[in-house]
Amino acid sequence: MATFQTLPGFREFYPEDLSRRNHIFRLWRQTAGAYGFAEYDAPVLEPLDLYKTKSGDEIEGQLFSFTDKGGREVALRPEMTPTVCRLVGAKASSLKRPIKWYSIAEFYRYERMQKGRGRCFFQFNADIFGEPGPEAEIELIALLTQCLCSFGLTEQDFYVRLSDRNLWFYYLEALGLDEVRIRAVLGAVDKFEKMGDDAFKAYAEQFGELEVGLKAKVLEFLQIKSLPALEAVLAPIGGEKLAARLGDWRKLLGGLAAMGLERFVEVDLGVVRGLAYYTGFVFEAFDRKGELRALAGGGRYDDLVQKLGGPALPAVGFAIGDMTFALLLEQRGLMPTFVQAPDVYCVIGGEAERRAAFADIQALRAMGYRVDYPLKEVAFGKQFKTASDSGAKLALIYGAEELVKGIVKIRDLGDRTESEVASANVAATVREFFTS
RNA sequence: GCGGCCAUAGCUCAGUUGGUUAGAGCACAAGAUUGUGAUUCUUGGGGUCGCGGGUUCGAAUCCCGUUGGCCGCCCCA
Repeated sequence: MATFQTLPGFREFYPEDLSRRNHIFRLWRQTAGAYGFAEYDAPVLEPLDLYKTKSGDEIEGQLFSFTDKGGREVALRPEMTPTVCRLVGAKASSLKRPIKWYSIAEFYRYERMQKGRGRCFFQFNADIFGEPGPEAEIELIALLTQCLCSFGLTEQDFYVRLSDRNLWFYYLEALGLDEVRIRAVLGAVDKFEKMGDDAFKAYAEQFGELEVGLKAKVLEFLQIKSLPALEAVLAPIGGEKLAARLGDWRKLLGGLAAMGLERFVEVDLGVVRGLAYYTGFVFEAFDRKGELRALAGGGRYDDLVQKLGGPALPAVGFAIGDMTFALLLEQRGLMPTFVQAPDVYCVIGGEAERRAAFADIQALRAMGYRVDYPLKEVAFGKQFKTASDSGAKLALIYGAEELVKGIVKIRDLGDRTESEVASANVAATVREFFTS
């Protein structure tokens, strides 16, 4: 058997697999275009430092990284955000605002494989730069929703959980915590859904047990599932920052409601996302049944462009991974099966007939029709079966009898009717068939 | 990085307490049928039973290692 195996976690796309992938990409592109986003691409291989700068050293363990022949430390990209920040940062002053960009690209992470996760995967990334207000979040959450709905998914299938790191920050600040402690509490909040009370262990180890009254307030905040509940909890605290932030929330949820998207969006302050670089609203899309990993995730990262050497530029973005998404489509029966069916299949008698057929085949293909024929001599019966199996609508029959009479027989493979047409008129007749 | 389960044809799998030349269905290909389709029949190609070692007269089967896969944990930029 095969001496060489595919590297673990990598995928091969046989024609059927690729047609499914292309289907997904096609609708994503179409949707992003409808929302006014421009497509870009960038290198697969980047300087290792690009990822270190952003996220610290632990990340290195999950990077495909190595030293190139010029002695440079490089890594296959594990995500698009640092790259797009560099691209935008480099030309920020000359780009028209708002900057609305998207890409569909492959990423690599050295991880243990599991359902919905491999060592290479594709992501749809969309970002808006230069817009500090929640208008950008409205646009992106709408795009995210439509990127899933374009495939026939509905609010029965998925939802978007919306949270806010800023709000958490302001809230915990008002409770008297300093920044280091706030970050530790957010770490616990992030893990709370999975681990329950154990999530606070890491905090306790670092700073001692969280004071009981404080913890109760954190847990209360974490359970909040609606804007009115949020307003009720924050009202007694007051303060300008919180008031302004609640204004952003109203604008965001009001905008989404006006777009008819409120049925997809759930307030859920239990989501904070592990990534250190998020600075404001964060959101994640999940399947409703809760069987799969996150479908998409994103949020605001207003500091990152500057951290990576660009100008100060507010930014929001999200990414949809292809693996979990494809699983969901298959589960819901929304993944079409694609057949590479020709329009026309030619049934050919012998060598002389083959030469006659070639002229028409060339002409039809030049006109854009998908035309196929047997490369070898095959019995007529077989050829008709092949024509039928191929999914072609028409069969053109080039036999000895036809050749003598100067005609070609056209068989409608759907209703099995046949007609004769003069050799010179084949292309025109085929076009007529397909345009009528 | 940690743990559980698994590995036989392109796919889905069978293979008895260890016993002769490892099987079936599907798929693919050829023929029956050198001019008309989803049926049928016949035939064929394709396996060092994931790989390596051990036990044994004898291993797909038992043992050890290894690689790979699925699932969970960690992580998820």
